[in-house]
Amino acid sequence: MVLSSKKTTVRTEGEVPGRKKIRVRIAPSPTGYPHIGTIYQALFDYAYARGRSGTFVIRIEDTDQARFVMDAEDEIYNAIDWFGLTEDESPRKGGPSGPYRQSERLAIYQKYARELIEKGSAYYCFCSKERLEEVRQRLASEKKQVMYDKHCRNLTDEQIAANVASNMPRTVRLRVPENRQISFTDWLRGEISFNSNLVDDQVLLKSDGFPTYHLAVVVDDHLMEISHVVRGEEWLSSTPKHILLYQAFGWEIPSLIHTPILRNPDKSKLSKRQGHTNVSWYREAGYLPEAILNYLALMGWSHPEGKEIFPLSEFIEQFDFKDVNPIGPIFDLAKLNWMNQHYIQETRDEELLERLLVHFPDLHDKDQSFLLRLMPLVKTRMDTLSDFTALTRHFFVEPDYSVEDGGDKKILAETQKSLTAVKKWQADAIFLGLKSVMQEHKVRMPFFYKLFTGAERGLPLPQSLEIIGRDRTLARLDRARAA
RNA sequence: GGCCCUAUCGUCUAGUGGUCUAGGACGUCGGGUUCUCAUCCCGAAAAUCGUGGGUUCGACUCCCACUAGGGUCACCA
Repeated sequence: MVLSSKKTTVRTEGEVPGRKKIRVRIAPSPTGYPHIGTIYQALFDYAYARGRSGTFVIRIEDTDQARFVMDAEDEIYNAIDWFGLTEDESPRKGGPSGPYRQSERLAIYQKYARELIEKGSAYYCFCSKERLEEVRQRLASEKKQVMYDKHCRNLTDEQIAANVASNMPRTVRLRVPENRQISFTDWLRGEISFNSNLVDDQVLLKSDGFPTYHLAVVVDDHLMEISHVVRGEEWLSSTPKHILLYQAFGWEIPSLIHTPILRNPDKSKLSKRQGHTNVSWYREAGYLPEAILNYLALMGWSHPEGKEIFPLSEFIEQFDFKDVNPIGPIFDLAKLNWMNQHYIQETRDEELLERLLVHFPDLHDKDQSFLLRLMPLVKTRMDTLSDFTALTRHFFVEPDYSVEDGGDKKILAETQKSLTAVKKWQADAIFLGLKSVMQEHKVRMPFFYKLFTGAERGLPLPQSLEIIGRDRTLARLDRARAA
């Protein structure tokens, strides 16, 4: 039977309320700074779990000693906390299914690897890396499928005993059955089926005693009672190996959900070269976490009422994996910018200032009530918090009058006179003062921008001058006239 | 290349056989409000629903093929 439509295949087990405890997880590898794609996964997991009294777990998959990065785990927590996608169980929080760091579970994997050997579902492999490389080269040059040649698949007990006795390094490989269809149901794509002859005898336990992803993920997801395995589409093709493992252990297969992967403008997997993959980039650029989450929520999913802007709480209420479509969406910074600007604009002045203080610690040195007065002016003009600097330069830095462009001294004198006459130093009155000069001398607003801020345009000038104050404003005029 | 997934405006998407001469959002362009720039409001252009076959009284919606794009082929995840 072919089930290509998501509509007919979705809603299988686990969808009936109360029937199965919802437990989801993200399983990042501490190999670098957290990836925006990890947050994308976390968002869906988190929303699904929170919307159904489920549990959201973070498991650290640190089984690759070579690629291990020291601070990476903390960076993951930083990112999670920044976005507010707080987990229920993790290495830092503990929980009933710990430890949650795979490097602390080595004995468990080794035990299950042994069980697999005993059952005949796996076997010891003594091939050297060099030999494996040769095999790969050979198959590649013959344009054949590059996979293990099963050299050690049928060693006799004596050969194995001898190799073990002589301390030969060994791995444990999955014994993939021949001539079988391996099928499973992906919630977003329906039934997917692979020919087992094309599935490699994957290494499950490395020669250093660490498991590979494939063993660890299956063992842990089962032991941690993960009900829905949610991961990126790039894992689809290794899922048959996992199915084989579940079957070999006699374990129930969890619901499998392979989410779309975020793409570059050229449709390849989102990468540093073309886009921005690190969470830290977005943070430093001054994006608001809730704006990013809102944007991410729209990747592959849409609000039932067509809403574009909605808070996380609403996403939690509405979200279901069955509504996610499997097309890999292109990450569009332009739309994120719009959304971020929208969120900034909707932020209360006090709150916005607080965010800016976090973003620009140096602002703590400035007068806070002064800064607060800037908020209404800047909030409709910032795509990101970083835009604050350029927007407000004229409040902090005196314009450079040394390069005078030959401005009309008469107009300057006129302006001086007009502004000095302003009784109450408020935007309206200041504007009237400027306006009279404009009418009389046929100059327009940009002239005054240049004069008072050094820029062609910017924040509303009368309001700016009000905040800058009468004295500083007139002082700038003096300097302009002297130049 | 093998295998697997996917296919509606430039981008994110709505669309579950007739309500679609395909709706919304971003972006783009034009206009209005206005003291510059934004915000806000209004409007426009923009998808022959990848192509070709079926099924059906009827297909964006179901089936097949093709094409294109993507993913994956490690003792990395």
